[in-house]
Amino acid sequence: MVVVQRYLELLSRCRGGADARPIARIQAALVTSGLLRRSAELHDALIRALASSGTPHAALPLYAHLIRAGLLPTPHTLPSLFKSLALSPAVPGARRLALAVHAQAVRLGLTGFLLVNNALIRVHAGLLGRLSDAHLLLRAAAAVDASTFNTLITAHARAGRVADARSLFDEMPERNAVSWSAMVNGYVQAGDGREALGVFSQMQAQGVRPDDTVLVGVLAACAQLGALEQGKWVHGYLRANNIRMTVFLGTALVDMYAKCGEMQLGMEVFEGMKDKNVLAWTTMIKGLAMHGRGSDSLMLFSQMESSGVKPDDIAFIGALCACTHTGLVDKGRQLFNSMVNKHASAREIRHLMREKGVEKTPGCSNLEINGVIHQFIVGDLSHPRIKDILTKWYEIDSRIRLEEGYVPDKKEVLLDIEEEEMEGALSRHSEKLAIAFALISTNDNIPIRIVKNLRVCQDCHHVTKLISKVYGREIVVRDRTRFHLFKDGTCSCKDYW
DNA sequence: CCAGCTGATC
Repeated sequence: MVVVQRYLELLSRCRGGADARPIARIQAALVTSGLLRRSAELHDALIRALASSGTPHAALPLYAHLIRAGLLPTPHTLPSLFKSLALSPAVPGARRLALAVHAQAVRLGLTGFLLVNNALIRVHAGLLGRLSDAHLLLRAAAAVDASTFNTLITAHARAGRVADARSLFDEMPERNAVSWSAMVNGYVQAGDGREALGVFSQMQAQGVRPDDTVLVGVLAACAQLGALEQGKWVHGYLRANNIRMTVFLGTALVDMYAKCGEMQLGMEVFEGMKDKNVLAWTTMIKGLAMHGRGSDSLMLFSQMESSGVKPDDIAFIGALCACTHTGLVDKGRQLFNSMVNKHASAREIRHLMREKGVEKTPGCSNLEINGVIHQFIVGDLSHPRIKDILTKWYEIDSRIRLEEGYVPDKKEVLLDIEEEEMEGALSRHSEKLAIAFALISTNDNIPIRIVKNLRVCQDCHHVTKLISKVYGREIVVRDRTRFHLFKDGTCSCKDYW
């Protein structure tokens, strides 16, 4: 019996998940021999093994069997069972079962165990989505371990309550590597890359060694902000410390390079990746599309298919983006027809909802100078050098009017702004402030790189073309969907974006 | 003999 238990434990610790078939065979043998009915420990080991084998729902009837056989669950059974429940939320009644198990644990007096108590907090925060109940349990608990705090941090961040996640993070007595990456990734998910990098530097100041997961978050933050220098630092760190290039890390690096305008470097990382899953391919496909390299992007799409990786909905969207940016109408239609379903997936709907929710998000442009991110928000005059920036803007404005005959285009300014304020509002669009600042604070011969959260407006696009000509500077702008390379008065998007 | 759970990229 002990041998069987140990074998099951071994299986449950397999990298990348155990094979479900031998576990099912062992379970059948234990049932027929009558051994299972007598041992809570064997139930334990089976539940644990199943949870890690990709068939967590098979663990649920085992728990019912345990109770029916009149055996008592051990304190180790419940955390595994809750994990199984969390992994199979689609199983009908999963939430009801979790509540029933909670009641049972109270009845059996198991809540006195630290393991069980913490598992209950996690199940309320995670599977049940009852953050307030989780808080009540947290306040009543004698001791709360780091893992439980970590789950709470993640649950709050996922619910869009990153400030609450931060209070929990600040409150917890001891933080481990998971805590730091949960917080960094929480800020990334909230779209606050700057705060994510702030938490990361705090982590380093405290002498905590960054692991691969937190670095994935840091790279995502760099990608959001267009922070190329800091992203490159992470790449160097990975190499210097011989950190294994996982698919996660590789993909995050490719995405960072693509979004920071260094497609070539992204390509090199991508080509060096041993395992490429659908996400890795899609990141590269979208990256090329973003840079207006439609045919390269489509070529990669076919390469992915012939390498045996099946495209998912997002991969299709990436390829379609490539078509729209390159005017490949026929190819786009062909792709569209090859899709069996697009019905919007839950993911897309969530994405759409998020977009709707942020409809009124103010325009914001980021600019990295010597590793420091400068942020400009439309109409915001809080930058320490705002006087110099506005002075520079007036100079730019008069030069492009005089030398290029520029007349402001008021079409895309909100209608409720008074007529005489319109030109002022236009001149304060965030990328104009960013460009003016870049012109006064950087060297003449390096390109200006700006990352914007929204689409570039018609007027700003026009103005940027004129600035690139009058000032003889290359300006690279990443907007919501793609890159624009402004040079000698023209843009790489050929006014199609 | 030992045992549980927590973080990630398009």
